[in-house]
Order: sequence, then C-alpha cells, then structure tokens
Amino acid sequence: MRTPSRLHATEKSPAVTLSAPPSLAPRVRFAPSPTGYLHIGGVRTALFNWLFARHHGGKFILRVDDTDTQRNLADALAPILDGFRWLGIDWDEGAEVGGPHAPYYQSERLALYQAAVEKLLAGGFAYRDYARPEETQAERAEAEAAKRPYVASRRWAAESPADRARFEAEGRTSAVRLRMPREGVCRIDDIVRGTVESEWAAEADHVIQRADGTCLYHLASVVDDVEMGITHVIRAEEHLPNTPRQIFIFEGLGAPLPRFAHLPVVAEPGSRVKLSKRKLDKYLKNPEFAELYQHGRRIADRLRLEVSPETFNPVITDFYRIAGFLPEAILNYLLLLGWSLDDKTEMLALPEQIAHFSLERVGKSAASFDPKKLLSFQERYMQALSVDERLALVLPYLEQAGWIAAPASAADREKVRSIVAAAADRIKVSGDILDYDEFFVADEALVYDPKAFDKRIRSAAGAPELLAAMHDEIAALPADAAFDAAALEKLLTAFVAARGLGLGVIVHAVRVAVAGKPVGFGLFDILALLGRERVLARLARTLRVLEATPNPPEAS
RNA sequence: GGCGCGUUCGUCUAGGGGUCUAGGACACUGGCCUCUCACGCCGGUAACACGGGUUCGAAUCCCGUACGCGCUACCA
Repeated sequence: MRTPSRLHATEKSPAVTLSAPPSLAPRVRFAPSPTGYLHIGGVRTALFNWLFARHHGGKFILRVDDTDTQRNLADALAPILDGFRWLGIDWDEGAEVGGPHAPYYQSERLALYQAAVEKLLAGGFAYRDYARPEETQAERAEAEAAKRPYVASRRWAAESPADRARFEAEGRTSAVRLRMPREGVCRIDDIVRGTVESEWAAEADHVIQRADGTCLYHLASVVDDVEMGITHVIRAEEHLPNTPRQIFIFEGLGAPLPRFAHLPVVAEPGSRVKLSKRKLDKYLKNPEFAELYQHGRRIADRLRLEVSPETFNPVITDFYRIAGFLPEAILNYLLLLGWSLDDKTEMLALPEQIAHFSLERVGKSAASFDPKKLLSFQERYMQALSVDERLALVLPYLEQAGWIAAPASAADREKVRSIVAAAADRIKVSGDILDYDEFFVADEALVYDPKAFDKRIRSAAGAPELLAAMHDEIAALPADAAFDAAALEKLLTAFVAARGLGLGVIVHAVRVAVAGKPVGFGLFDILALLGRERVLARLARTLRVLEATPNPPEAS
C-alpha cells in the first residue's frame, strides 16, 4: 500500500522545509573530537549537515566534543578546523567564531551537564548505581550466557539517602545510570531510514555520569542539542542503536525531540566496513588505494615534507590539501557517497549542491570509498579551470620545492604559465607540476631514465648519429630563427624527410636526450619550452654521455 | 550471543507494480586519434542475494533465509 507521492514527500520531510517561519529554520551541528586529524567520513557527515542548513537557510554549528581529551586542545583541533576552512565548509556558530550558545567546547559546559544529571535524578529518570564493576560484569556475562539482552538488576540502585549511606558504608562508589523503561516500544521516525522500532526493555541502563563526576557522551550530546536548539540530528548510522537512550534523555529533560537522520557509513574500498584511519596498511593492499597514496606520497617527497602514514593518508583530509586536490572535487565526490540527484547528474557545483540537497534522497546502504572515482572528479574539476587558474595553484608547489624563487618573478610566472599550458590535462592535482623537473634543472644535472636512454638512444640504430646531425642543424639556425612549436615541427619534419625517415625515428631519441624521460608533453612543445640554447646543450651532453660509456654492461 | 540496520553491474548509484530485453558514472576492456604519456571520441563486458507469497503483472509490496555491517563500555 503506497501513499500518493506528494503526500509521501510531506510525511518524510517535516513542515520545516515548506512553510516554516524563520525562527524555525533548522539548526544542525557537527561535533568532532579534537583528534588531530579530519577523517574523510567525518567530512561527508559534516557536508550533509552543512548542505542541509544552507539549503533551508538554517544554521550549521561546529561544537567541540572534548570531554575526553587530555592532549593539547589547540594542537588537536587546528587540523580539523583548518580542514573545514580549506574545504569551504563554514560554520555559523561554534569553535573560534562563538555565538549565542557559547561556549561551544564541551569541556567548558560541565555545569550544564551536572544540572541535567540532577534533573534526571530528581525526575526518577536516572539513579545512583553502587554496583562494583565486577558485579555489573557478572550480570552482563550471565545475560549473555542466557542469550538475552543485558538489563541491569538495579540491586545496587540507591533509592533513598539511607540506601546511599548503607552502600557507602560498604566502601562503594556510585555512577549515575539511566532508569530505562522496561516496557513498550521505542519508535524513531528517521528521515533516511523510516520508522525504526525497538523494545525499551532491551535497553541497558547506560551510565551518564562516572563515579568521578565526569559525564559521558550521550548525556553531554543531548544536553547540548537541547540547549543549542538543534532541530535535526544528522549523523552516521553507527549512532542509530544509541538513539533510544538519547530519546529517553530528551524526554527526561522535558525537551522536544529533534528529527533524526542516520546516514550510511563511508566504508573501506571494496568493502562495507567503516573506513578507519588505523587500517592504512590494510587499505594499501588495495591497488587503487595504494596508487592514490603513492601519488600523494610522490608529491610530498618532492616537497621534502616529513610525512608519516599516521597523518598523511587518503583517509585524512590533509592528504588532499597537500597533494593539491580541489576542495570542490572532493565535496562533489563525497556528496555522491550516499546521495544522488537523479539517474544522470554527477557534476554539481556547490551552489547546485545547496539548491538540490535533500535528506530524502540519501541512500540507506553503506557506500565504499572509491579512490579512482574521486580522482576522476578531481580531473574533471581541474580540466574546467583556465590556464591562469591552474598557474596560481601550481606556483606555490614550485616555490616550496625550491625550483623557483618565492615570490615568483614575472619571468618565472611566464615560464611556468607556458609549461602549464603545454601540460594541459596532464596536471591532475596541483602537485603534479613537480613531475616536470626537466624544465627546472640545470642542463648538466638532467637525469636520464636508464631504460629509456638505452632503448631510445644507445640501442636504437642510428640514433646517436641522428642526434648529432640534429644538434648541428639547430646550431646552424640563424640567431633570429623562430624556435616555437610550429617552426620546430617544420624543422624536424624536413629533417627526417631529407633522410627518407619517419618522424617516429627521431622523436623518441630527442625526447629522452632533452627531457631525460620517455613520456610527457609533445616533443615540439618541450623543445620550444626549453629554448634553443638549452636544447643544444642537452643534445651535446647526451652525446658526451654516450661516448663516455660506449659499451654498457648487458642488462641483467 | 542479543538487538538494530542493510543487500541493483567490481565500485557509486537511478529505480516508488507494467515505459526494465534494468539507465548513468568510475573502473575494466576493444577500437579511433597520435611522436610518447595524458586528454578526447566511438564501442563492449558486467547487476536486481536466495526462497516463498500477494498480483493479470514484482527490481519495486509482504514473509522467511543467507550474507554483510553497526551497537551491545564508568569510548565517542
């Protein structure tokens, strides 16, 4: 039995999307723990929150979940905030920007949590539990052995001051636990998963405050959501089983319930298991993931960055910033991990993403991270940029590698601009400019690819003689002769035609002689970019190198 | 173990009872272009987890099974 689609849409999307007064504009949040890195799955969750807020003219709040941190907060938070800023995901309230519900750091909101604990206690929604850990453990083990859900016996629940005194006289300490209902059904009307039901009786009495007085995540999260007026809790599916106890806290606090939307998790490449930063070794066994990693690694090495897989790997946002990915490409890819507009549209610029985003179109099943597809978005976004835009992206890499002086001189800019133009689609991420060292090294420092040198020059019949003749022909050119790609094409074509040869015979040898490698731009572009003097110098050097080692050892 | 969620090409997905001999994209692959590489263009392989229902008709609705994932902490 199906409801008409119009009605169905209304039933799934709350009134807030249609006729909500401004004061009811949605308020959503993302609450990272300051771990020192920004996980790509976290970015996807944050993106969906952000898009939802922007689409509906609501607020996106960035709250810091630091109840549990001992480490230096500033150091651990900076990479996360910087990551969001780099991606262009901004927040209306929260860390560093403040707002009407400040402070946005949980570690500074302890008094609120304490008040909530007392309110829950007073209302009978929670109790002080004096059980010792081993006693709780034993009950749990018993339940498991009996194959039923673990439910606390509440034998050590203090119902009166007298109970407390008695337990404390036994040397016991207490944590505060939720007094979960023992009957009925908890119904969650989830925007992405529909109605999810579970038995209240299957819920354990979760601890909300430890014996040492500190509070736990579920309590803090709900208290903050209430206080900050969060209307929609949009988070990863792993939190779905936690939702009943949170609903119970909302109710105990007498607060209205937000809408819930549980997003499918972002999974490992080729799997359904949640993507985790700790399993890099495993992911590197996936060829496509390894290729992405090596690509970034190559760039980091040329930049002489000290990177470790702990902080530099494709699960972490910083990886992409360092390699020179475009934020728009990453966001576009991430958007499609669990969301789609229709049966064709894939490329959506940010304004379109905002215009079209809706929670109703979020999928239900885990989506595995596909490095190749991410790269393909990156390529398409890069292709859409003008040469000058690419030049601006690439210059900092050359400066940081020390290949040009910083800040770039006008001459350097012009030179690099020509290289970028000739490179065309070969530069997929900004750091790829560092593949073209042949245009930046001194002629005498050019490194030859050994295999290419042997195949195209040393072992190629007639190649040395042709290179020598080529050198002489260029040297004999009038000083004012054009040395651009068109002129060079004419010259080379005539050169081989005069000898009754094809272009292929000379092209490969010359390429290796002047660029050191068998792949790259069109040869005429390479020669023009290098200029006459450097081409001559490199041809001459190649011939000298050949002469110095006329009979190389047999390749094994 | 218990509870919850999920299952369409290798991957991301479209799909809301007939228009599905299941569409798109990435990957893979054949070809074209070509001085290499990359780009681009044309083509191809490839999926409704399984079993029962309901119905004239099921990828689509219902039930079961299998498999996967998540939760089951005085973690978040």
